[in-house]
Amino acid sequence: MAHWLFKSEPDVFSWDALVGRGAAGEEWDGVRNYQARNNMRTMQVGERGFFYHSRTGLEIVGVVEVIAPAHPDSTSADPRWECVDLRAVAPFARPVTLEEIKGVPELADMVLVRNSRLSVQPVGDGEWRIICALGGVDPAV
DNA sequence: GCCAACGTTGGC
DNA sequence: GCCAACGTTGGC
Repeated sequence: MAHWLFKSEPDVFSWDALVGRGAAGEEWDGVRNYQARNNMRTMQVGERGFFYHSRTGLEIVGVVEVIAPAHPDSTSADPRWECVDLRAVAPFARPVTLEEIKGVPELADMVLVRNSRLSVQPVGDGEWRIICALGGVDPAV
């Protein structure tokens, strides 16, 4: 199973807001970038990802699950934009900051570090395990 | 709030 | 099909 990372500005849509949606989860709408959309098209229901707070957070705060495959984005009249649905699975015991990630040599090639503008991105298996360990969650959560 | 990096758009 | 102009993202 592939792993992913989803970015959101906490002022716009935060981890707590997703937790508040419970098992119903929330549509990951608003993505208007082909690479990010293509990543969502690749996702399988049940796959896990990190939830990252951009701009005013700069840290990974929890693990999410894909609960619906890519479908048209209800916030766009343009049919080319699609999105998946997510639910919150588990919060990190301790948030893992971008600064911390940049300090780990094994994480230097993360898309998060290399291409800071891509809002939905793949995470390698090794990267997943290292960050789960830093965050204090089971990588199989 | 600034601005560098990046993606998209549209005139030619 | 090139590339200048423009818009957006997100770290700082």
